[in-house]
Amino acid sequence: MAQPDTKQRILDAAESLFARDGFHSTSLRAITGLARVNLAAVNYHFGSKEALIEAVFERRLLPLNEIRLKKLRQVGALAEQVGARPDPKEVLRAFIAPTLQFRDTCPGSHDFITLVGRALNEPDETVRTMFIERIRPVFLLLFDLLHQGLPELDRSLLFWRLQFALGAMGHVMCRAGRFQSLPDGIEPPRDTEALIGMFLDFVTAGMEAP
Amino acid sequence: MAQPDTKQRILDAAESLFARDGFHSTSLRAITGLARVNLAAVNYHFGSKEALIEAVFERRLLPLNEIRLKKLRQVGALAEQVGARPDPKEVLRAFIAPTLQFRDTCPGSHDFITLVGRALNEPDETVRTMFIERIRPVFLLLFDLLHQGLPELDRSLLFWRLQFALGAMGHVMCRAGRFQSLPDGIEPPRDTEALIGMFLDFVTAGMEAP
DNA sequence: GTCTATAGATTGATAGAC
DNA sequence: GTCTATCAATCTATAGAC
Repeated sequence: MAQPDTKQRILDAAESLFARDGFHSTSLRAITGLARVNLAAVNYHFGSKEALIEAVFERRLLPLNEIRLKKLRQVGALAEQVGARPDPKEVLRAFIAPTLQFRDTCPGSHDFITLVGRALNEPDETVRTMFIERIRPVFLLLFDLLHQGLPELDRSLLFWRLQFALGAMGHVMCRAGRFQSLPDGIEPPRDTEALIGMFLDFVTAGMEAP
Repeated sequence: MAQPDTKQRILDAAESLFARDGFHSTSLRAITGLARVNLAAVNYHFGSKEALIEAVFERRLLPLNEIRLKKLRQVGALAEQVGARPDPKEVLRAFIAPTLQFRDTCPGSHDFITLVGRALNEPDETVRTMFIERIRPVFLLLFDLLHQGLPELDRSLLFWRLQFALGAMGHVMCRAGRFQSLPDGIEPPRDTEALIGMFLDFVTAGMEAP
């Protein structure tokens, strides 16, 4: 391997450009140009553009899902120990905080969060389905714990409220750090923790609404 | 005009395909094929693909914005008459209800709502900017009335909560009626009014969160 | 206004030398 | 594994006949 990091370089460049321009608008030439590797390298290492998109998600989503599952299980276990229902806010935090923190904790994952937001609204059915498949176990556990925490809430209603929350979250992630000009007197969140706090207040209140 | 409705046919076809596949993935050939008009007709009638995208938004957004502005002003005027603050839920309803109802009330606008949701997360800066410019007046009035209704809430916090709400709304609109398979035991909203009610409960609680 | 034909650029993918 | 060269398909846009 003359360039042992060719695959990494391609993944980094693809992640960055997919986040900025979307999947379909980003050409392999743009990716290999930014990564400073040969055009043919993408098909050699990944097989196709579609497979590259999958690989970009795979690289970050596997560790992120591990963290989210772990945190969610902790919240569930803690509630069981005390014999209480899981606190909806803590359940939501276990899902949301690692996701939004990911850009700080995982080196080079800055653009990935934008990408996740983008995948949720992706027109291309195959890309969106691929993404949703990978999230499903986390979503199911999240839904289950929220249902335990809010047992009086109709399951269908809970499901739709969770869809609203995920939509809001996708938008936040997609546009995070990309508000070019804010209106007069509007302050951006101090840091990620401040954003998480703001978002959790909003979404918890929404989920617990009468 | 041998085919007096050529422009309309193109607009209808473009609206439908943009909603299904996104702006960049929809070719002029697909549009003119569906509209059963000649390929060159798009450039003759609209000048360019970019201008066609604008025209698609223009056609629906002008009347929709009129309705939303009227309703918002009504809520503001009513509150002023009674000498009370505008009720946040009614303010939000004045913005949200006409938007979600639009697919029922405006003939042929079924796909447009999906399109609005799509525009919010559009990677292409020019498309998103074009869209945001056109709803700015509505957004400003909405923000102002909410600020009157929740004067104790920091303006920056209000702004970000409103962003969360718009993100959730975009997601709802984008995916409305496009959930191919729901999980077991999950019921879709009975009708648009039921969806509006669910969404308003969620979003009002989020905006009013402590 | 509608059509055919085509320019001119860009795309994903691959064959084959090294 | 990396490179050059290129294919075949696609795209937007336009020129010019009718």
